Amino acid sequence: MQRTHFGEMACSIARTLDVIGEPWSPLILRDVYVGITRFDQLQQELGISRKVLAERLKWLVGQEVLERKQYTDRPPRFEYALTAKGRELCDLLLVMVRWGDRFTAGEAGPPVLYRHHACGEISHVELRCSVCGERMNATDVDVLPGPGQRA
Amino acid sequence: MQRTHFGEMACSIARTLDVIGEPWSPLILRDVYVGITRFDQLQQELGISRKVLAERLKWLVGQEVLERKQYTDRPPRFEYALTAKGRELCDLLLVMVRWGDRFTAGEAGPPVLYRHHACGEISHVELRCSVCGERMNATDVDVLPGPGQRA
DNA sequence: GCGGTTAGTTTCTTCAAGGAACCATCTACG
DNA sequence: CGTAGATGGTTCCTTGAAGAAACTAACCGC
Repeated sequence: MQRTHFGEMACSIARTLDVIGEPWSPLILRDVYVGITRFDQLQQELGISRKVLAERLKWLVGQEVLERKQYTDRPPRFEYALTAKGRELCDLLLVMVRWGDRFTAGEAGPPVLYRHHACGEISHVELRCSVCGERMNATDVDVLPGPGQRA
Repeated sequence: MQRTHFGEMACSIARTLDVIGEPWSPLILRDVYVGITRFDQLQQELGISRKVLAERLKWLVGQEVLERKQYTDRPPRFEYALTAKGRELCDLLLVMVRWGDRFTAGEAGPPVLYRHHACGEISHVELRCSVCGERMNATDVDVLPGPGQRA
């Protein structure tokens, strides 16, 4: 059977998952984000099937999360880059890092560190309220119907 | 072929995806988070195959993201609840909401609104640095090797 | 003309997703 | 005691996707 699509659900989580919810996609964004932008590089680094990689890249370009750029004319060669839309999706990766460091790193500690440009420190993201600036985690919110409820 | 597992990669993003990266799993967490905790409720609300739902629930319980709780003795009946580990994973959903509201809501607007307990306002999450408290998005960080690099 | 580089495409096999039916356990009721 | 209902899965079958490996195409250098 064909896999269920989430794009028609009246839920931003489902719609986001419709774009990025296939397991390889976040890892592709991660690699492009750190500068691994060419097909064979991605294939090697991820250990992914060439067929699946090609399919995922095509999907992500179609969703305007990545763009396919020609970097030489002769011969014509292509690499992939994040769009603005795609860069914002990478915020998701930072939250995954926080959770992953806390729950999956074990005694070895985190495999990758992140240094914040502004303060120069090794840091993590915290979720804060866009209105008052206080901590805002999943346990700190009430859920209400919005204007886009009926889709 | 069997799907590739990400749990052995020296990357917190990959390891997190190993736990929660299957497309239905975040939606299951979402539903349990808002109080849809029983099997048939979940199956109805999600429109998921009973077989796949049973498999996912078993996986998420095994990963200690959900727990299976008996709510009546006779007959013995079970519901699912978030663990502390699972609640923290729901932060991921808030970031998906933010991205989804911005890029997938269209003219109808966001389907669901979130009110922050602390300030009582309809709000979104912002990613901020755990050290200095300033904005910390994916474009604001440098990536460095950590102690858990070699896994 | 051949080998190398790069970016896919095609073929084949195996396994997972999904739908539908079925099963198990317990209770209430006539 | 038999039947129906509620709840939480399990089993069976079909179809499509994931993955491995080989192949293709376009261009360049020698």
